[in-house]
Amino acid sequence: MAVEETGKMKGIRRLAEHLDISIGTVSRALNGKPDVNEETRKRVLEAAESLGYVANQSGRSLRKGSTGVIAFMMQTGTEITGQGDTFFMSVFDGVQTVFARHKLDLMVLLCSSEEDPLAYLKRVVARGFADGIILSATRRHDERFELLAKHKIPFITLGRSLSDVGQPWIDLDFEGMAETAVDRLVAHGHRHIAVTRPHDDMNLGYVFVDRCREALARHGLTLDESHIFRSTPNQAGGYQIARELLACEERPTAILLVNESITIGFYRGLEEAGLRPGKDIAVIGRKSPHSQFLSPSLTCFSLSLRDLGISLAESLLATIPAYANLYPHRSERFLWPMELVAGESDSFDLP
Amino acid sequence: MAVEETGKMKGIRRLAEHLDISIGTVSRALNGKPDVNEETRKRVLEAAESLGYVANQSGRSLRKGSTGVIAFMMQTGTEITGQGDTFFMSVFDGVQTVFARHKLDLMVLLCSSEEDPLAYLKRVVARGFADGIILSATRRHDERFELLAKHKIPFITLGRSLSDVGQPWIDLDFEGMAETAVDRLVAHGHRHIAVTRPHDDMNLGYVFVDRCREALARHGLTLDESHIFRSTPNQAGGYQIARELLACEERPTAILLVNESITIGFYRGLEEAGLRPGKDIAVIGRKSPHSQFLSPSLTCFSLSLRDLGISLAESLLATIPAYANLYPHRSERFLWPMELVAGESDSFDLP
DNA sequence: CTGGCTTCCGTAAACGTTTACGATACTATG
DNA sequence: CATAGTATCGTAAACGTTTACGGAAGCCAG
Repeated sequence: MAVEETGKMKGIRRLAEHLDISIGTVSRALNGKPDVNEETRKRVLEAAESLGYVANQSGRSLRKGSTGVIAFMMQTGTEITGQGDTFFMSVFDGVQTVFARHKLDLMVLLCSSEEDPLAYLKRVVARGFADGIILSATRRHDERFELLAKHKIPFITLGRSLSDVGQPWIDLDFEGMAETAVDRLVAHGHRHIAVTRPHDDMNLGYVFVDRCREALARHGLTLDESHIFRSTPNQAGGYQIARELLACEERPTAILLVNESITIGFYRGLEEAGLRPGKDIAVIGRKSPHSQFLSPSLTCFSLSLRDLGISLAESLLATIPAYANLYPHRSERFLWPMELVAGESDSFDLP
Repeated sequence: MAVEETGKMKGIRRLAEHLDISIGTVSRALNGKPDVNEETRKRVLEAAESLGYVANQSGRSLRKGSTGVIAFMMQTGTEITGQGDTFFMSVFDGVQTVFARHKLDLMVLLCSSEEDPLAYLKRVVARGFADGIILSATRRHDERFELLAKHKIPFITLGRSLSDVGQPWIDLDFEGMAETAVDRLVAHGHRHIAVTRPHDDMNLGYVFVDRCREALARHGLTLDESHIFRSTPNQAGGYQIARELLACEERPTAILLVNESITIGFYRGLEEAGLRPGKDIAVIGRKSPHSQFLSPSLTCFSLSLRDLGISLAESLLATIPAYANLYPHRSERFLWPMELVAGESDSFDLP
């Protein structure tokens, strides 16, 4: 065997030559395999560190069949999801703390607003980018579910869908939000409560509105169809909702804003008409980085996005054979609770 | 040669058998190489389409040495950059429209707030993930620049740095913002103008504050050191700035908010003291999804984030040999202009 | 008919890993 | 001392592509 040959080869081969041992042993040493002397393992690790060696991803995943990468697919153009500013960043942060434990890499895949999400995902799948996938912006009918199921790729979704194929999911507890909010508003004397609903094809719209209706019914109240407002999930949409609400013949005395990113537009719309949340109309929304700095501060539903990310990651890993045993007690699918944070925007009583 | 053998092999080999031609020809046909009959090329493409074949990424990039992936590195925890998700989402959208033309994939790499960005990037580089890298959240002194230069990996940065190694960059034109804003405020009679500055290690802070000072000097005015406010780039930081400003002995009559995500907190801080932007104090900031729905609407500097993304992508490709000839006229490094959008928050004159 | 193009295609060697398998030396056991 | 077992390591074959090379036709000019 060639000794001390300063060949300009790359990668593990070079490292092996430098140490004068075989590449097989080097590989085993680096990957923590058993068949290697502890002392040589130490030498290998030190040499790798000092030479800055890291296994080439392509070679490794070609051989192993897995990539060590988990993809989080989302859409650019937040117009769809209606989540604002830092929602996803916080979720990612949680996801990554879990992945870091297993030397997995999170990779965010952005499906451009111009591209068909299904076609995009097909490419991702076929190219074999990721060992697992987290899907967001799930639609009420979402073909991506079947695609991933067909290819037997482990995945989890942030959001439910009618296209459920038995994969795990986590969704925000909009049901709980609906009930808590309705009960609270009714307790304050409100009888005419309006709600918003997002994009027609988003599942949560149905869930949320239906549950609001049920909650109202328990109090002997009904949800007026003209009090269900729909808009684009952005500030402009919020503004529009405010104007529509003001134009109602029988104006509601309270409203539930289910999207994060419409609040400011809604506030503005109210103010232009001389109305003030918490005084002339009760407003309950979702917590966001600015909700407590609005004036008046927003009564809102809050959740730990970072913990949500952690759960998402752990539940996904629980479905991947190589990691499943580490997360045995992970429940497969559940509603993520939200907690009400009282602000000033609904703090008044009706007679 | 085996004909019609329905072997359960994977990938290109299976496709080749199905067509009864060699894998070499199949590969050439798919990759648009010249040495292949146009008719067989058509057959191959159709078969690939119908069988849903897409070349395996690992095999391909192992052989080619390139991955077809461009990475955009950012930090989770926007506490550093002060940009919200929507900022980057729009930029990504632009980046992707360019990459799509070349069948390149954008991949967003999130460096967790707990991890050292340099160490993270080292791993990315060594593993050979990407053919090129876009760096954001550049620091005043940023070791990542040297790392990428040493490994000869094409990259571009969104933001300047003292660690410049000759790579292309694009940065927002904070200089222009400073001058335009100062001139405008001075024209309205303001003599005591405050400014904010972001994280100490962010380059833009120095650039912005220095240029404000210069612009004021041209009008014979000085920037009071106690009127330079520093905070975390989030709403809480904006709130804090407002309180500090109100505590000034000689209170400034105008302020420039250089971060986009502190405005709401700042507004709130003012309001609690009974002050109103555009009436008691002039406020100029950065455009964000909600700036026009604030009350009073924010006079702000706006830019096309999508176009910024396009430029970023094209300028990066111009430095990658395989694409360089397609973008010959790309300027290497430039300041991205911002345009002033008049709102109500600075619309009053001082005597 | 010969020689040289051109056009098309098959062969096989890479790319950098991981890992099944076998080989060697040493230890323990009878 | 023979044998079985163990600890450690080297060898070589994959993984799925791309591509340099060469070969087999077909064509045309001489």
